[in-house]
Amino acid sequence: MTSFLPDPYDRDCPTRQLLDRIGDQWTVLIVGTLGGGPLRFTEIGRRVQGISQKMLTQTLRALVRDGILERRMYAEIPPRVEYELTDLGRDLAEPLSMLAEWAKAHMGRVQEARESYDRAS
Amino acid sequence: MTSFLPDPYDRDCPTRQLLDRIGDQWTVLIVGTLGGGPLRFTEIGRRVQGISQKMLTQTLRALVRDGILERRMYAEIPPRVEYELTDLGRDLAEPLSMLAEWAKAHMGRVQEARESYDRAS
DNA sequence: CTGGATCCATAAGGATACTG
DNA sequence: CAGTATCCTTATGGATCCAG
Repeated sequence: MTSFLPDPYDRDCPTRQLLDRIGDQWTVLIVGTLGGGPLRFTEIGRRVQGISQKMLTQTLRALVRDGILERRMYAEIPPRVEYELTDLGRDLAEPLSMLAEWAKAHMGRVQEARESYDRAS
Repeated sequence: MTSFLPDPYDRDCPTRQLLDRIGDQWTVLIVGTLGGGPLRFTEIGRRVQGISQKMLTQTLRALVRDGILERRMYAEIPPRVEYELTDLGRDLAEPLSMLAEWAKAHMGRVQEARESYDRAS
């Protein structure tokens, strides 16, 4: 395993740009939630437990802007808006799911490490 | 592609825990930098461009606590401290490198999407 | 239902100075 | 060299109210 940062000295390298984007706590959860198919605004909010309406709106807009999500609005009363992963978004969901796999497999060990560390302190 | 969140309703699911941990902007960069082998404190700071000394210290300590990094101190003058990925850390580096690959391959399209979005606004 | 706009508390994080 | 401690500014993000 070698360093996977193309150029750690460069603040503008793609890896870093992506991290700036997904490092906001909610992006990954939303993309993950939409991996199962399109969902409405309220439904996403309900699934991503703990997100405020403000952050939901903000993050969704940012993701649409980035071409990760597509926003479809239906002129109904009451209004219905659905968000869905674009091809680009579905592609991103792939490496993210790898992360989730790692989490499921190894977060137990992390927890143990923490407790052990804290006992030693 | 289905949703990769084991239980989005659960704030304590492993995926979420991991995201809380790596969502801090520096963790991923540090783990990535150490993918090439052990490095000294100052050297990590130099490679992870833009990180402050405070965040470097803080993040390194958290990663050691989580069992991702090992800290080795040599009783020399001047002191020398090296950080190295543990097996667990090297394992984490794998899915992270997938993310980096995605970034290199697709961030260009994201950039285009942003410009297109901004023009339309 | 799907947001927009504001206000406000808290926390993240940079700059700086200091220490073994 | 490898941190620690402090101050202080900024950004994050929740709560609340309003609107189409």
